[in-house]
Amino acid sequence: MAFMTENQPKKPSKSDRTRAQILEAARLLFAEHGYEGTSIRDVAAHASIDPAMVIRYFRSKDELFARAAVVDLQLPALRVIDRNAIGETLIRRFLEIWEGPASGPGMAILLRSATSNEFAAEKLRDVFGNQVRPVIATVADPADAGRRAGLVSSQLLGLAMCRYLLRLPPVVALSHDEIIQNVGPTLQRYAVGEA
Amino acid sequence: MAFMTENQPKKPSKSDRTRAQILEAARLLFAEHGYEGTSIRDVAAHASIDPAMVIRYFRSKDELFARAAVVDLQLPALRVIDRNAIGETLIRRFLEIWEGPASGPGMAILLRSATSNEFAAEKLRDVFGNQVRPVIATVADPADAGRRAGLVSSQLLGLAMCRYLLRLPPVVALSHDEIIQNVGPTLQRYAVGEA
DNA sequence: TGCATTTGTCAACGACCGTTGGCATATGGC
DNA sequence: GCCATATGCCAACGGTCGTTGACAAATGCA
Repeated sequence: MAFMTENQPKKPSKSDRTRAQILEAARLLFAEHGYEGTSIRDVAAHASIDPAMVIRYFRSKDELFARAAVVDLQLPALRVIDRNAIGETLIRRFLEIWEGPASGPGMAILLRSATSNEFAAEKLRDVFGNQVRPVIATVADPADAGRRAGLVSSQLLGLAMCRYLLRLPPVVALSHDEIIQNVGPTLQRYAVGEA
Repeated sequence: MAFMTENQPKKPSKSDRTRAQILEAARLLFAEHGYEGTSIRDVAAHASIDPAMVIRYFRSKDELFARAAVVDLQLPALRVIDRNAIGETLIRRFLEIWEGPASGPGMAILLRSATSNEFAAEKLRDVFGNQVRPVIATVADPADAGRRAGLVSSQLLGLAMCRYLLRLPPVVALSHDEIIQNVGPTLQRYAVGEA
């Protein structure tokens, strides 16, 4: 084998663990306090390491944020499910993404900083264009899939804002069933409803 | 008259004008770049004045922000209108607030900073509790007026995020009529719909 | 005109920030 | 055990920030 310098899937070399610790601390803090509200010194303290190491492993704060702010919504294929259950399917996946154990804080990181950080805003628009819109386009006229996906996103981002970032008490108090029953029909109409 | 030290409603004394200039510059910048993204030096430059004056007129950056972030939604009295037009009335008022000439950038200031500034977040929750919720409570069972107002807010804050802050292209492209026709029914159901 | 008050400028402070380079220590192959 | 390398700490840099106090100019009343 003449190529050993790239893609070594084994080797949990000491540094990989610190690298992961830094990234985990960064994701936690970025999700909770946003880009400007999180300093490299904060991240370093949370990872029990020197601030200089954060720069050594990730070249800059911007690059660290870019690594932390990766989002893969893994939206279900809507075409294969009952057409009347599209809204419910979307809102159920939304709750998994935000409250499920598997999904990371990626969306929280982006949403927390998108209002004051242009990179985060652009990344969030990318998520919309590359992950939400295409899925809606499989079940709606592609000509207005953008419009429909935009409406869906407005409801879902607003719900996330109120429930997870702003923590508006009545919205926090909603049960999963209440959310599904109330928001599901909205998404259904936005995604595949008349007009 | 023995009391002259308080409440002089006349007198547009030179200082009142600079004070207003500073506040206007602050509102503009806070609305566009958020609390952390706006420095006192930026505000001073926009008002063509020395940074020290900003502190002299408003005692601190926090106090300046508090003065800039006043919001009065002036929501219409829903009880006196056609019960079937409540959703449409709400979304029309929403568009006036965000795009009308009279309303200031108050909501943009709050929403822009609410994700990373606890004071702005609390202020936004206050707007919900003192302005949105009471209006919904006049047309819905007061027992779940909070829930209904929360759902309404989730849709409206989400729409504002996507259209005015994040500037998601398909949402920016929506005409007023499209917004009214699509979001109006959602608000109608959230505010006074079944269940 | 003289003078007290207002209105404004300027320089600097301490704090925190991202980032850098030098130096100590630990690790792992020979 | 030797030594190159990886890993980590420390001190400091240049910069921006909110804020302060001293001082200058303008204003307005006597």
